[in-house]
Amino acid sequence: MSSNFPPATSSRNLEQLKTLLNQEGFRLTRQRQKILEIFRSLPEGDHLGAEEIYQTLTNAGETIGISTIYRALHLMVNMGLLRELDLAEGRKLYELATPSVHEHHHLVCVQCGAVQEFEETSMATVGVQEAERHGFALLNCQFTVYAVCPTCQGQLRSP
Amino acid sequence: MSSNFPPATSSRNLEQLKTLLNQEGFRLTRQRQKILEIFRSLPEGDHLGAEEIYQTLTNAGETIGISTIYRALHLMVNMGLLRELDLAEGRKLYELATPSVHEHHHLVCVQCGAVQEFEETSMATVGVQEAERHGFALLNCQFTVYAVCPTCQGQLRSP
DNA sequence: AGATTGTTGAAAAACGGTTTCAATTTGACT
DNA sequence: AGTCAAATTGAAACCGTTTTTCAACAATCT
Repeated sequence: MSSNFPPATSSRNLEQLKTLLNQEGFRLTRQRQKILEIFRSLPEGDHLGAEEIYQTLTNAGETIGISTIYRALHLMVNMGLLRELDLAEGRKLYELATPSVHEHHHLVCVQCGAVQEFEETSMATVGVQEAERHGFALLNCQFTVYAVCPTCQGQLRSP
Repeated sequence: MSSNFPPATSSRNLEQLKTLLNQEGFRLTRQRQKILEIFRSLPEGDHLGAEEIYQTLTNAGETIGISTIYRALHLMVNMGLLRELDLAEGRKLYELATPSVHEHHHLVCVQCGAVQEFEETSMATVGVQEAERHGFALLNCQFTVYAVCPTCQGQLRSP
């Protein structure tokens, strides 16, 4: 049965994904599909951790193991579909790697973990330059500003 | 016996450290002293993780627990003596916080973890700006470029 | 359909970091 | 120097995140 109204992840996108995976000897599975769907439905620049993806899928009635999620995330980072963010707080976050250069960066509250995105185009240039200068193959630049957010500024720090 | 050639951590430095700690109700202990000594003897811009500090001290015949090291690192970061770096790879690194603004950033190989430092003065300005714009109190900026180093570029990536 | 190879989920393990707690050390004050 | 309260320590237990192991399962190839 075929529909004229493609779902959020259109069958076109799906075929592309499948081809992409198969080219490298990987397979398109329901789990990988669902995980990527979540990222595609996210507001621009938003990011998730493994546990949040697990919760989202489980709540939606999917059965998936947490290890599958970790494996899929690594795979997609290696394939360039996702970008891994390291904003301290002891866990990794992931966001959709838009085709364009990475121009948005992060302002992180070290107390509560709140994250503010901001655009800044001047970083990419510096990243490209430095990578080249040392013979490195550039993957990704991240500019992270650690600070204390307005809400947390009132509170004391503990020793 | 007094010498005209003060050791790496001079007694002057030591007194300063003691005063600094005591001001905030903390105490100068042998362990904290030794940890800071390691950082002071490190080449400019070099960084270490907790486990490496533990190894260094243990090999030097000191007895110190790993938890003491973590506690001391946090304390020194809070006091502004050290800077905490988050260069992916799932653990935190620390470097001496030089009195000047933080103008050196990192190029990291995502395969082998090799780190290259580089100077770049334009970042700080952006960090200050963005923190201000969102009402955050700036602590620290980190620009990190993720890439593959020349050595690792030959090798395959695993799925 | 059958063979081959990639993928999965559950459970166990590894890992970095934190907390607990009794024993010890430090700094302040006689 | 001696006493005392408070800070600090190390060992062990613990925690949350991520990785590994392994037997069962599913996608692709012939």
